[in-house]
Amino acid sequence: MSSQPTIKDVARLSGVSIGTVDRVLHNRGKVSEQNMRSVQNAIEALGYRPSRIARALVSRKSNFKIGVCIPRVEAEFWAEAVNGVEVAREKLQPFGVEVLLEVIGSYHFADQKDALLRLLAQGANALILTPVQGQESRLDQLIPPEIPYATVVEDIPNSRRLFHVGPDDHAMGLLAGRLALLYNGPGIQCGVLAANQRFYGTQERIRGFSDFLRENDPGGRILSLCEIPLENERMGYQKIYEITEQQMEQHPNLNLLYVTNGLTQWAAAAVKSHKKQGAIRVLGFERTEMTCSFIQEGIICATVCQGPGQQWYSAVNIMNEYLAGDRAIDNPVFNAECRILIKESLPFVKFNSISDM
Amino acid sequence: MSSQPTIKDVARLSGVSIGTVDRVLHNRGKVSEQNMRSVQNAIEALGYRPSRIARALVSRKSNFKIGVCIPRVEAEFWAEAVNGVEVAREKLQPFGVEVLLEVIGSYHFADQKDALLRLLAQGANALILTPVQGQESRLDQLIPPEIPYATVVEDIPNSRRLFHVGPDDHAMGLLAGRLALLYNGPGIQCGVLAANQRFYGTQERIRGFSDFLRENDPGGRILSLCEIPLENERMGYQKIYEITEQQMEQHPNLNLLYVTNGLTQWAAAAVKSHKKQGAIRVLGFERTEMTCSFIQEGIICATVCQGPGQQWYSAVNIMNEYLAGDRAIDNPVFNAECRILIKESLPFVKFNSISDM
DNA sequence: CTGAAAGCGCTTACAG
DNA sequence: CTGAAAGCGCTTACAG
Repeated sequence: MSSQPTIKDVARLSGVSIGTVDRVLHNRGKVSEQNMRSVQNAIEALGYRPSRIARALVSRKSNFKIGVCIPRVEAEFWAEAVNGVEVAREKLQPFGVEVLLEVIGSYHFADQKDALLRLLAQGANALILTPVQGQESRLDQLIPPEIPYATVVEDIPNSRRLFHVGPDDHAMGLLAGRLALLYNGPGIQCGVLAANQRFYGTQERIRGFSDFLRENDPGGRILSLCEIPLENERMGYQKIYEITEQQMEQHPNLNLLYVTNGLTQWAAAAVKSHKKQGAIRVLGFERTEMTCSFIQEGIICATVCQGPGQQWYSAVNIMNEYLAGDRAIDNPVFNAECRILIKESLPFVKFNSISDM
Repeated sequence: MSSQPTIKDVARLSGVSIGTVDRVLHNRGKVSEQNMRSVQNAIEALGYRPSRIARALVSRKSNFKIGVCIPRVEAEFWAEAVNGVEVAREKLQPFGVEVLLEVIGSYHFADQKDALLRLLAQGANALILTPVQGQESRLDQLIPPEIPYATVVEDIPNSRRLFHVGPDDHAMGLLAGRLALLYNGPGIQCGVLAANQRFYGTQERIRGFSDFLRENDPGGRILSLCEIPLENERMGYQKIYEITEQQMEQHPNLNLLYVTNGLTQWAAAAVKSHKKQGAIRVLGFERTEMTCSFIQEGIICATVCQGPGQQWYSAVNIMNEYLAGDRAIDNPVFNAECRILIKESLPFVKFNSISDM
């Protein structure tokens, strides 16, 4: 009973006003040594913990804006990201936190730059973004030093970004390698289709995959590594289609296509329309509706999914706690969970599940 | 600007007092048709949504108690469940919700009954539990009809339980079958070690597994189905050890042990101490520290993990929303996410991750 | 350095 | 049927 002690209880016990307790709570100084101590004792004795609810109610007006920039190229993948941001916005809205969202349609730095400037113009106190390739270093100059920013999905290790939320791409590559071996058996003859090769993550996924093969499939070979230019999803689709055709001609012994990102479904479509299912397995990343049905059909054997919604949700929350002073960022890299999508795990991998903690 | 509209804005726009707005909001009746309508219009026009924060602050005293009963037999598995409950408690505490936790040390109905009565005696307004085997039907009599209750992990379909949170056990069995085939290759000769066979879930996991084999591995056979009595984890360990020895003697061609629950690690220990790794693969469920190291060593090839912490966290939250009138239970079964644990996915499956939504 | 007052948005008695 | 007041636990000016 008596439920939780309140600031009033602390004030009463230590014989001061609640104003003074508040000052102690927030280290606002201007408190005599003596009162300081007796308040601290009272807090200790009562096990007092300030109510986040009351705090939130008060600070309803005086709150921050978190600006978010998402490059929506692969449509479904980034739609999940947007969803994660919206769930976070919903959650934080009652606390007076505004989440400003800018969706851009490309991986061009110029577009991202414009979006970020718009967010800053709207008064964003912090930014969260997936950096587009090649120009990462410019962000430190673009974003004023007093504005903290964080990265999601793709990191910029040598920048002043406050933290990063994303998968361990090398480990994802290793996992993909294992799945390839399990489904294909030894002797993998593999074509690698790499979109966004300039992304650090893409390279790591390739490295992990080939590390695994080297270690575990002595007869396996990577026959070719093809870059897929990716201005927009449609272009990715067309290119992958062409290149898959090329690869099948050039390498009659090809038995696996490894696609480094969410374009996996389009490689599968190309394989299917050339009636190569059975002969060529497709293995890749992420979850889309089409990916799921290709897995169901057996054209895609497996994908590794990183849950962009979850990542963005976490990133917005972490940034909010940081701004509120509730969280120190000790380790700036938060590794995302990944899931294995195969035919029998389809019922278990939820689409838009978002996770706290 | 103007951020969110408040109850005051609604009152002003509709020309009534905030008391009346409140009455409309909660259908407390006693409002004239005319005011009713103008308030509703104002709400609509402003896009007003009541602040959960303010609501929580007010209702700090007059709130409910949710009683939870967890049978802690397999230690690590249920420790996760306890953790999930505690995270939920932490989250709901500021809203004035008390979470009462009773941990029992067995799967005996008598113990569970005592625990539930204790929870009721403490004034629980709702109960959440994992029903122990065989006596499920008695719960409807034990728990007063005005107290809603929910099940987690194991369901009681034909009871008045309000809802159930748990995995799809049959689908888990199918998934385990796929993993068996991937790791072993065709020609599975399998011993099934079934703890808690009276649990509905255990049977479903066996059925799913054998359904998969029948369909996909014509040369595969289930050589035996052994019940493991499970009074406590220690006993489970000893029994599994004995039975594994027996099985290995009786079936020299045995190449796989399928363990239907979190005792998987003990079967692996038995295999290891008989130096049968390589010859006999172990496949099972859940994640414990020891399970992870056996996966790392290659003795356990894979497990399917259901995340008990997540399930309990969700169940407590759902019950809270139900009690608060914030959620109608339309579909009473919430299927839990499951993850595939293999050597290469170890870095991705977080131990105590808890998820909202 | 300290306290009393007002107010965050809502609900709950209490008068009319 | 309706409104005004008090209060949930905290923070933020404002006087001293």
